[in-house]
Amino acid sequence: MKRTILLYSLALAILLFLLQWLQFSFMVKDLTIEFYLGVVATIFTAVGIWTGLKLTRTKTKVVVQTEFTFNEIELNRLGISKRELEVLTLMAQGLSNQEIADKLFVSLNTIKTHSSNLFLKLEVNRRTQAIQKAKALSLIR
Amino acid sequence: MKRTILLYSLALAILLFLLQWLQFSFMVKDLTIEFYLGVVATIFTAVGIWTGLKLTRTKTKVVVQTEFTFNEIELNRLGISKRELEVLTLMAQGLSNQEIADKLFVSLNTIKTHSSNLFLKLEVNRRTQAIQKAKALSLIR
DNA sequence: TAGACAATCACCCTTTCGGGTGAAGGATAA
DNA sequence: TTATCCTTCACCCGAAAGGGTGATTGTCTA
Repeated sequence: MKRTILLYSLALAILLFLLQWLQFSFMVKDLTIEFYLGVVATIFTAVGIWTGLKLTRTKTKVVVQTEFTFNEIELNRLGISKRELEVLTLMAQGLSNQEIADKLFVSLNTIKTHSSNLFLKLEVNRRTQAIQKAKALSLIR
Repeated sequence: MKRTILLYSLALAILLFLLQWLQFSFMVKDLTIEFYLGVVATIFTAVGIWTGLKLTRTKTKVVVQTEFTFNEIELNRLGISKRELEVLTLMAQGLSNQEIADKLFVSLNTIKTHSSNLFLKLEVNRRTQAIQKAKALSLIR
């Protein structure tokens, strides 16, 4: 943005200087003020269009990429702990409770407790629903 | 687009007329050409920026929508039938086998058969993995 | 018409999940 | 220091899911 303003200022300065020079050079000839105005109008319109396009170009780029913004507010609202989120993430990767237990170096019963608490907090009955809801709430990718 | 050009032409005509009038009105006063140029430059830059923004506005809208292209090639490659895809879709919506059976007016055993075949074709062991893979392959939304 | 395939259902058995209850240790806040 | 929450684990029980085999019906095609 700052660069755009700088470039624009520079372009304006150069153009004013150029026109000043033109004014002296072609004084003898019968060029009307309308001609100057036309030239200035055309050039500055072009610059304006370019600026307008430049301004939106960045916006478009941002929209294109699939962005994932972790919804920490919702996480806190539901009261889901760090460990529970870990379990939820692995669950969404298609792992069984036993596999999650092995990966986190805890017992199967522990994972069962975590998942039960998760289902209560997410207000669901099945892991498939939990995954669905967690994704809808942007708790997981 | 045609309307934009028309509006632009009209604005230009009006401005030229306005400046012509200004030129006669303030002839007595010591307004330099630079002043006129400055006014013209500012106005036409604004018009240019507006035009530029207008041009990209529609483009941005198109990009925003998340597109889903159903991968029929992959579906045929894996040999997944219509009915199996139905079951897969409902599965991804978090429904249990019993719920799917009720929704499709068939028995629980039928859904079990379909899901077993699905797991074989998708080369997975669990429904969570099946959903994951089906989404990755764009078989379901 | 025989063969292939989709769709349906049944029965068996094992594993996994989910719900409920209880409890212990550790960290943190009132 | 007491209370609260997180994390861990155990046990029980019923429901759901998964794996295997077999069978029937209908449709479509070589």
